[in-house]
Amino acid sequence: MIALDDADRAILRALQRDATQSAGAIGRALGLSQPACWRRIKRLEEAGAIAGRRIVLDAEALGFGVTVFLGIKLAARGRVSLEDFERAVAAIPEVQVVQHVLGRFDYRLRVTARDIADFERVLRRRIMTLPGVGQVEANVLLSEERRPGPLG
Amino acid sequence: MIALDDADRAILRALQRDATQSAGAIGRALGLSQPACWRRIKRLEEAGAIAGRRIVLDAEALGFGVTVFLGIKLAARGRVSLEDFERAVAAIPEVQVVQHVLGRFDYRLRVTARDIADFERVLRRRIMTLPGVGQVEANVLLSEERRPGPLG
DNA sequence: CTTGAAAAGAACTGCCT
DNA sequence: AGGCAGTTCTTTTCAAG
Repeated sequence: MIALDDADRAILRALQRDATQSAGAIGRALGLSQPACWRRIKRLEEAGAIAGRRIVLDAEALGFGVTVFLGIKLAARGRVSLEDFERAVAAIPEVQVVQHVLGRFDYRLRVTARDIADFERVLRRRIMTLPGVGQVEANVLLSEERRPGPLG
Repeated sequence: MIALDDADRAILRALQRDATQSAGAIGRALGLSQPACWRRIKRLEEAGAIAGRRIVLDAEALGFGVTVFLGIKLAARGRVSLEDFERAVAAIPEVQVVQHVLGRFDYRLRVTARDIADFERVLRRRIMTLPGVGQVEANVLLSEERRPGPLG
């Protein structure tokens, strides 16, 4: 487990908000020099605290206005393996995230579609036909807010 | 709504996987020159297809080994406003994501904690005391896989 | 840790097909 | 639209205090 001091936490928080910021700009905001801040970022990357850098897409702007979270309980009968389910789910392009979870559901999926009609198509033809699928529950996303988190 | 061709989609896919790649490197993989690829990325940013760039933290490496998804149904009685709930939730550092949803729940929260004991503390002292909170359901994350999505 | 500077690479610009 | 050549800017690395 990686130990962080206040400056490390501030750096991670800043980069989580906007990863285009330069080491110099972040350092300036913290009272650190550019090389000092840069070395900290490098260290955090090498230690594995920073897993990677990604762009965030605006699904709405790209014509995918509907995001739905599905909770899926596998049917007890049939002994369909989790691997079969995961393989089949991975072949559905509309599935953005697959979460294996413990609780009332076995899997949670984040699904995006162009509109409700499109989502119905995905649900009926792709989701309901997954191997071993039992109960399915849906929650439609209205709005979403990301927060820095405890680390972080 | 932004129209994308195959090259745009390939660029977004590449940057979603790893946003450290340079325009030159991505272009080379697609048979585009550095400026051509750079202009496409710029256009996608200005059109709003790319909402931003963020680092991805490794919660496990940072000592937050437990991630739990909470579904929360507000109590019908009391007429507590969504704003009150959202304000109170925003003050809990362990909450990473707040999703306002439609369906069996009103809100979905992504919560991270150091361990199960730590999560219990958050649940009892922070979550269950939120204004207007009714039914709460939890799913513990075992593993998670992100996929490119339909766009994307 | 700092400042300063140099080298490498990426971002950006103009012009041309 | 895309490519080429050039300029400008960061990022990255190093030297020295």
